[in-house]
Amino acid sequence: MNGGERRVMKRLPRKIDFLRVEEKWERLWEERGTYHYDWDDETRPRYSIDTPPPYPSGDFHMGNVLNWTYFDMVARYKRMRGYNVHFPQGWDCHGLPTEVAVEKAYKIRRSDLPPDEFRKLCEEWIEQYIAIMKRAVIRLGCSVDWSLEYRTMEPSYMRKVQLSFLMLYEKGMIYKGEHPINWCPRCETAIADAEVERERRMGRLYTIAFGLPDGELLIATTRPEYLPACVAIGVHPEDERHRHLIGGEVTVPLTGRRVPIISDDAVDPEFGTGVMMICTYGDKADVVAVVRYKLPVVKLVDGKGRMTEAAGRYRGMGVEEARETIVADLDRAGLLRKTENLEQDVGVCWRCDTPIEVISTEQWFMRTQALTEEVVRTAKEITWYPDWMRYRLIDWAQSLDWDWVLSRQRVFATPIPAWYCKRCGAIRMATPEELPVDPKTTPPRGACPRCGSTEFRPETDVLDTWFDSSLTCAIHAGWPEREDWRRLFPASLQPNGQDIIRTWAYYLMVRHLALFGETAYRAALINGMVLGSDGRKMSKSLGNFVATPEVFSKYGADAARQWAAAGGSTGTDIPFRWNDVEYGWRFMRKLWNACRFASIQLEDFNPETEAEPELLDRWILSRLERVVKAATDAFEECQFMNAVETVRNFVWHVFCDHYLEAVKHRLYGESESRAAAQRTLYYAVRRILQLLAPVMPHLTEEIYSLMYAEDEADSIHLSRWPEADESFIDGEAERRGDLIVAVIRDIRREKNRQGIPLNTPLEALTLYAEDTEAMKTLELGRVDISATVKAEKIEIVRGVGGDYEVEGYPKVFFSFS
RNA sequence: GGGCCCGUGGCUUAGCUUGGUUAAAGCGUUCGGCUGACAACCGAAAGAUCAUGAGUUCAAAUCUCAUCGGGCCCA
Repeated sequence: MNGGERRVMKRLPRKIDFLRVEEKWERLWEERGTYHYDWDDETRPRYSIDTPPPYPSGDFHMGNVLNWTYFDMVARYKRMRGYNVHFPQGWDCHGLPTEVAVEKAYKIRRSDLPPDEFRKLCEEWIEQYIAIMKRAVIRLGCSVDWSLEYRTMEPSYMRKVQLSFLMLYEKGMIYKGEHPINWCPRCETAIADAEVERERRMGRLYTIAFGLPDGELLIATTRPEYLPACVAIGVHPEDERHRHLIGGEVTVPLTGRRVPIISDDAVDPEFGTGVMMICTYGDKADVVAVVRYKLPVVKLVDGKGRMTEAAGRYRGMGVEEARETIVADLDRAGLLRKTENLEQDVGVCWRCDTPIEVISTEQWFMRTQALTEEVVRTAKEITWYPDWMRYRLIDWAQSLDWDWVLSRQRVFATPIPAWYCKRCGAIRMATPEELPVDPKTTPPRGACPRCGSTEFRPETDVLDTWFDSSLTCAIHAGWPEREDWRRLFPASLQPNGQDIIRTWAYYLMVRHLALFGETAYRAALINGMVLGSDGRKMSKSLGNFVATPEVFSKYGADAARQWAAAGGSTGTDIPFRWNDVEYGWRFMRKLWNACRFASIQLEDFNPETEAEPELLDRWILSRLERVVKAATDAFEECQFMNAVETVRNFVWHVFCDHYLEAVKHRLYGESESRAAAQRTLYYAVRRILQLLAPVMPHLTEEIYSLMYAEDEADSIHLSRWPEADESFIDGEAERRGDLIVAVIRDIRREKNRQGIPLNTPLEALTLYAEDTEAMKTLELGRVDISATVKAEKIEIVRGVGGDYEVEGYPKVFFSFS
């Protein structure tokens, strides 16, 4: 119980405006550089948070609040545990939504302007959203070191992304080639598997008659527009109805093309007519079939989602239009036999919900397939909070059957650093010295290494935005310019939402494994989704949306953080509940009032005064030690709910309800007993504040600054986390204290029940106990009990008797008058 | 079809790893109280066959299997 320097403790005011206090501290922390990461510190262990740079949509929603609260609590906890915490914040700027917004705002098409001018508009546009989100991150009270802030659209960041591209190309991990990819016809770009969402939509199943030499074959398909790209017909080898046809041919209606009938066990005999049309490419299953059976590829759909010349007279039509026309033509020809409604899963673009097409074009790819085993092995090695989340990553990695398509046919993104020789066609990759570079505006230095020509055509494709953001673990650490970047790599913690394990967690992992042969992060902290009050995932479109500013302006960040921390176990979905936020707010009031009481009682307290702790002091200190232990264990395991609940329950229902009540009589007097109570209060309140500091950083700092801070630079967030001190554990004090407190509680309860005001004196109180141990305890608690329940006379009797049993102590009774 | 998670008072959740008091907390409901920090507070009451069935065990909310229901992801 070290009191520290003598200082004047300030009495907490009766009224407090939590919102103003929060904003004050957010300002002061920044001014004072409280969360500054010390690059030169060689003594403390380092802890690095791989903060996911959000896409600045201009909206920091409750899901972000959950995510950020989780890892800010970890950052604060670790900082108090003595770590030099590296907590950066970046912004993932590139992407299609900005392009679309700019096009809309300026009423232009991106092709109306030179790419670099359009890019400039995007850069300006995104700044306003960064500003909004930055405010929200600050307002939540995140202990970010803002001197580490960055934007992925900055030249210095893009240089690193391009450099990593070159390195992976050198290693043979990146290649250019023609493969089937997912294509969004609206965005007119390739997209990766991770960017394809599944949606249940109502579609139609058409049954169409194909020609056989001696009749016809009925085939059901949801995509009749792909008839001109039909390259084979598949039937299940064990399907009695159709197996005799295997090896034969059918005539595709409307086109007259003859295609083989093949045996394919991937065909579901139960679906439709049990006969499957294989076309290039109606879906991913077609891709598998084409590779497996070496079928030809007909390029039917172009990059704009229009039919190519391969579609014959349907050329130039959109996919939808072609479908309708072809269906009408089939109908007219008497070949359409049935049309049924069918609910089906459709792959759609995650940004615009447009159904994707599978097309085959030349793109840049990263060889991620080759790394699947390593990803799986690494996922098994690192720590996951909660543990079972590792299977989400493992399952996803193992389910991928295509390499990662990196190229995008967009503008606002990191350019692929390459040119092509106009004469010989050779690829001229940029050199590291040329980076960052936009090949569209800057030619390469020197001539073509193969033919000596100086005429180049730039690569116009850009990189997937995930290629920007999946390099953060290395970039945060200072790669490549800091020689000591491996001191912060791998990241200590990768925090993210359960829905983006397949993107963030996976891409970070596969990318850093490819580049450095090492895991990107040592631990992953996964949060669940935030649900609306109706139990469904919170979203604007569902109308169950609660805006973050509404919560902050009503109850403040510390209350919202309590909801996030205690709303449910880590990893599970957390429903947003105003009740939880309000409860957090009420706890803040309770804590404030309790600390206010302590501050009043400690106004004249000199921490250097020695005083022997009494029984109830030892009791509360012992109980507090157990809480320290439990909270520490919970934080270590990222079990935030357990940590918060343990401390809140202790503060409210043990410390306030029992300890404070029972020591009031000592504090109101003037004796050594008072000094002992003061010392206990002084010590316990500080520990309580520290335990709550990661969860409620503003309020705990405010109280700490009034009661404990030695100077301006002193912050609770820089104080050392309480080490559980076994010497405070006192089993006997706990047993005795529990009984004394139970007796006080039951007498007060009985007074209340009988309508006697608690401050009305009792003429006489008699306690009865049968055994020696209880007798002794009651003797020791004689003064505390009689003073707290205001008994003028107290008698302790050995034996049976009394009107009321003390709850939980069947052999202890009392009566009073 | 495959993988993972979840079914505990009216609501939201702990507890399950490592089986063992009377299954815990908050909200809500009802009732009673201004009490030397706090009425945004304090106290009390009612309310749960722990989804269902079977198994293991002296003993199951907890372990095993099956079924039903819900969610997420993948095919």
